[in-house]
Amino acid sequence: MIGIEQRVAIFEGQLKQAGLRMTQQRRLILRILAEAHDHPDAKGIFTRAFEHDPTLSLSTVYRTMKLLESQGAIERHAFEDGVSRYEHADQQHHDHLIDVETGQVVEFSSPEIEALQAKIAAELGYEIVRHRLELYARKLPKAGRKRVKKDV
Amino acid sequence: MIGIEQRVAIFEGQLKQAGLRMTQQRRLILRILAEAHDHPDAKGIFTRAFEHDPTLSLSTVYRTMKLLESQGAIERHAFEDGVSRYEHADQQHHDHLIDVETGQVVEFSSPEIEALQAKIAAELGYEIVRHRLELYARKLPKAGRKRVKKDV
DNA sequence: ATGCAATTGCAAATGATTTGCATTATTCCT
DNA sequence: AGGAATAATGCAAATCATTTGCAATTGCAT
Ligand SMILES: [Mn+2]
Ligand SMILES: [Mn+2]
Ligand SMILES: [Zn+2]
Ligand SMILES: [Zn+2]
Repeated sequence: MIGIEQRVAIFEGQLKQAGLRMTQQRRLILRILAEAHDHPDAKGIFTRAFEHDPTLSLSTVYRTMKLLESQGAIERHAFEDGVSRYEHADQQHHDHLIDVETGQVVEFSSPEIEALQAKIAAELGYEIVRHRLELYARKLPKAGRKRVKKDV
Repeated sequence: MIGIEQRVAIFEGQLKQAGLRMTQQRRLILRILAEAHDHPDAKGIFTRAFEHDPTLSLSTVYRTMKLLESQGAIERHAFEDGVSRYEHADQQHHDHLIDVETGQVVEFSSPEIEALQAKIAAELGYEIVRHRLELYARKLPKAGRKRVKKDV
């Protein structure tokens, strides 16, 4: 995981090569994403960024997300509710488990599952380009965990 | 896989128990879905049904899909493009591979993957409620397949 | 056949995302 | 530093799939 400053610098380089410009808004949004440890949606990113720059618009957030995605700087996920959520792309590939009660997103990665997916695709005569694996799950009662009150 | 008439009868019974009514539109849409061998979206279902009943409205399709889903008669999927696609629920659980070139949807099922998912969830302290597994893939050149013309 | 509640069709509302356009900001070049 | 060229922004309006309010219709139990 590289630092935020480096991330900004790298992105600025990519922009320059594409004839695009590094703006205050892009810098800010990129920073917000680099600092985020969750999977915020556009509005969430906007809200956080807005505190640093109250002139920022939601349109710019959307446009920037698209740009960042096209540059491979972030990843976009659409979980069950349909809204796009984002995360920076500087981590190894992983999939997500979503707690259906709390909405909490837990990341995991399984080489076995990845291999199995490739095998299945191959058997069907395909090669995987990308995939989506989401587990919607409920917390398991931990053995020895304090009992929940019944019979009030 | 049971017959269409039976499907309609079963659904009518479920409706009666819920104090709901079997209407011409619901009968028609259910039939369309039972005959469908793909994963049509609301507009697609509407188009097919409209040929049998030009007074049908898209709203009714949406309302009916929601009802059918709540009764467990159909399943809803939202692939990458975001629109909801439906299929009847009288088949065994399966996941989908989407051909990124053609959009074709191929069904598959893998007990190994299902087991692996459950194991992963368990290790994280969760029990899976439902999941989503989609492979976006490209057709593999078949060994011995007729060569594509090059150098025209 | 009658009556009431469920359902429908239509149009308008929603909510997330995109887009047109006039204005502003970056870059590049003297 | 100053200016031109044009990319990017903010805002409002447009999209697009889906939902919803409401008045008119229909299904179904009596
Ligand atoms: Mn993640
Ligand atoms: Mn299917
Ligand atoms: Zn994966
Ligand atoms: Zn599965």
